[in-house]
Amino acid sequence: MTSTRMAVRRRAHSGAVTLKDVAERAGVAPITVSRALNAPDSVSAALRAQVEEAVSALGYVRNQYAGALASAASRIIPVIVPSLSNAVFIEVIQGIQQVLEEAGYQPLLGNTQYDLDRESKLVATLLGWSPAGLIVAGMRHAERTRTLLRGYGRPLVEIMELGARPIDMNVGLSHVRAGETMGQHLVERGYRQIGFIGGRLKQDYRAAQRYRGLDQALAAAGLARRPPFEHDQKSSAQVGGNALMATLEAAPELDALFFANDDLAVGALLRAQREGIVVPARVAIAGFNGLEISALTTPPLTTIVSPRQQIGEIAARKLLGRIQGHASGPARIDVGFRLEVRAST
Amino acid sequence: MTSTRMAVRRRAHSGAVTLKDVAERAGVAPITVSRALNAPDSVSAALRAQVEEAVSALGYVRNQYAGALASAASRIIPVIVPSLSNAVFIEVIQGIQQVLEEAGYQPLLGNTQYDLDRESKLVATLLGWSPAGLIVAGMRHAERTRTLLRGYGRPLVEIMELGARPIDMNVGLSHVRAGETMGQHLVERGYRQIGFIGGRLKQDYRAAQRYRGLDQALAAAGLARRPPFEHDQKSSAQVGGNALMATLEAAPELDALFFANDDLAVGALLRAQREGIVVPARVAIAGFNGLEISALTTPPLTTIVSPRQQIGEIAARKLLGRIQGHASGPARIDVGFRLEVRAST
DNA sequence: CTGAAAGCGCTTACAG
DNA sequence: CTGAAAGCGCTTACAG
Repeated sequence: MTSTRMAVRRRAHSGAVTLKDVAERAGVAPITVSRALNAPDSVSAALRAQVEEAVSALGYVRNQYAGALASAASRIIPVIVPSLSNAVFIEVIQGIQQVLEEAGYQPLLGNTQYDLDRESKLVATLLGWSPAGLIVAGMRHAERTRTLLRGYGRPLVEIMELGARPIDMNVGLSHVRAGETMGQHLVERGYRQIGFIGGRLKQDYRAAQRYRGLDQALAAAGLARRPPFEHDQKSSAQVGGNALMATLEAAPELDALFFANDDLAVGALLRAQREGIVVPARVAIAGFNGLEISALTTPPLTTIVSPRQQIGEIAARKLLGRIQGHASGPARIDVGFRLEVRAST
Repeated sequence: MTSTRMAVRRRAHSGAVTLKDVAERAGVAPITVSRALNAPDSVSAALRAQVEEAVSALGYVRNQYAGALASAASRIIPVIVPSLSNAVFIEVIQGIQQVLEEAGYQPLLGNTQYDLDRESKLVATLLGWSPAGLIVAGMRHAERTRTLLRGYGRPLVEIMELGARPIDMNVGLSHVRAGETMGQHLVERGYRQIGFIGGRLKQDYRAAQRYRGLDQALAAAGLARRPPFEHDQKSSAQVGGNALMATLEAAPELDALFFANDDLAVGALLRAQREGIVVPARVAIAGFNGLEISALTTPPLTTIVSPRQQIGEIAARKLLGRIQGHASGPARIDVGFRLEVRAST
C-alpha cells in the first residue's frame, strides 16, 4: 500500500494582509498595487481608486522588510550617540528626527555608552539594516568601525566635533576653541587662579578638548596651569555641587572654575547658594552648552552656547541631500558657538 | 537576421557580502552558514570554525530584511512617545533601551507630538516592521489606532498612566491619585488658596488628571476650587517662571501653587528667588516628577517622584516575557509614586 | 498604463 | 550534522 502524500510546505507567514490580497480584491495585478502606492501618478485614476478602497477595506500595511529587500533600499538612518542621559544628545536627536521624519526616514537609535567596542558592534549590526546613510557622534572610532563605515560606502555624517579627517561629512564645532574662548574670557575678567572640573575625561574626550583650550589660554596669558579636577561620575547637578565643594577645599586659592558642562556648573551654582559661597566674588563659575536653565539661576551662568538641535538638523539635511543625490555644500560644517557672558563670572 | 538575446535581468543588489558568499568561501551550503550563525551548537565545531573564518574574512553582515522576511519575526520594538523634549520620556526610553538591547531587540522611536492622528499614522507605519511587540505611552488613542493595535495581536504595553481597559498590558501610575496626594499635603500644611498651573492640558491629559486629583482634594477639604491657570507653551523653566508672575498678578490671594511638572516648578522657584518672592512664606510651590534638580534649589522643591526609568524597564521586561512566551505576572502594574516633602511647601 | 516573471537574501520544513 | 528546494512579500526590469 503506497500512500500519495502532497508535500505541504508551510512557512512562518505572519497572517498579515499582503499586496496580493489587496490586488485580488481590487482585481488587478500585485505590481499595480505596488505602483498605486509608491507612484500613484503612474496608475490610472480608476485603478488607483480601486486599490485605495481595497487597501483601507483590508487594512493593508506595507511589509517594510519585503520592500527593502526587493529594492535594496531602506529608509532607515542609524543615529549613534554615546549617551542618552545627556540633554545635549537628546536635543541633537530631536533635530535629526524632525528632519528625517518629514522626509519619510526612520532614525534607529544606537547608544555606545562611551565605549568604542560597543560602537563597533553597534555599527556592524546597524549596517545590516542597509541604511541609506548614518549619523555618528564623534570622530574617534575603533579601527574596525572605521573600516566598516568606509567599506559601506553610503553617506555618513560625524557630528558634535570638528576633525581634520572626517570619514565622509562632518558637522560640529571646535571644542578646543570653545575652551580657549572661555579661558580668554576668564583671564580678561581678571581671574588668575583658574581651574577646570570634569568627569571621565578619557571617555568624554570633547570635554578634555575644552580643557585643552582653556589650558592654552592660560599658558598664553602666563597664568598658572593645572591638571583638571577630575571626578569619576556621570555629569549631574548633584555631582557638580559636590565637585565644587571638594575642589575649593583641595585648592582654596582658585578664583574661577570652568566646568565641563552646564549640568555640573548649574549644580555648582545652586550648591554655592546653599552654602553661602558668593559667586563670582569668592569664585567665578562658568559652564558649557547653554542649557536653558543656565540663564535662570542666581546669578545666571556664564556659558558657551552650542547649537545642539541645529547640529542635528544640519547633519540630517546634509545626509538627505547626499542620499537624494543632489550636492549639499561643503563636506565639513563648523556650526560655531557663542560665549554668553552673564553674572557668574 | 535574427539575433539571439540573453535576457539579462539585473536587480538592485546592494553589492554587499551575502550568506552565499560566505558559504562558498567556507565550502558549505548557505543554510549551514545560517545555522552556524544562529544556532552554533547545531553545527560541528569544524564547520563552525570554517564559517567563522569566512565571515570575518569577508566582513559579512547579516541582512536584517532578508532574515526578518524569511522568518516573519523581527527584533524591532516600536516605542511611541508624545514628546522628546520632556526629560520624563527620555528616562523612560533609557530604561526601555537598556532592557531591550541586552536581549538583542532594537527600539524604533516614534514621536506623536501629542497628536492622536500622527500616532495613528505612526502605528500603521511601524506595524510594517512586523514588530515583536510595541510600547506606547498613554491610553488615549484614536479608534483607528486601537483597531490596528488590537488587530495586530502581538504583545503591547501602554505606559505612564493606569487605565481600566488596557488594550493588552499596562504599566504606570495613577495621576489622579498623585494630584490628590499633593492636594492633601498642601491642605494639611495649612494652605487655603491653592491653584494649579499647567500648559496644553487637553493634550497633556495626564497633567489634567493631576489637576483633577488636586481639585478632588480641595473639594473634600471644603476649600475654594479654581480652574487651572493654563498657558499655551511647552513646559520649561522659563515658562514656569513667567507663569508664576502672571498667576500671582491675576490671583494674588493664592498661597500655594501646584505646577503640572518640575520643569515649570523649578523655573518658578528660580524666578521667585530673583524677584524676591519668598517661598513658601508668600506662596508655596510644588511640582511633579522628581527631577534631580528639584532637590537642589533654594528652597528645595516639594514634588511627587515618579519612577520613570523603572516604568521603561518594567514595560520592556513584561513585553519580552510575553514575546519569549513565558508568563510575566499581572497585565497591569501600578508602579506608584512618592510624595517628597521639602522646604518649598 | 498594466502585467508576468524573476529575484532580493535570508530561513523553514523536509529529507537523509 | 548537513543540504536542496521552496517560500517570505515585495520591486525591478522587461514587454506589450
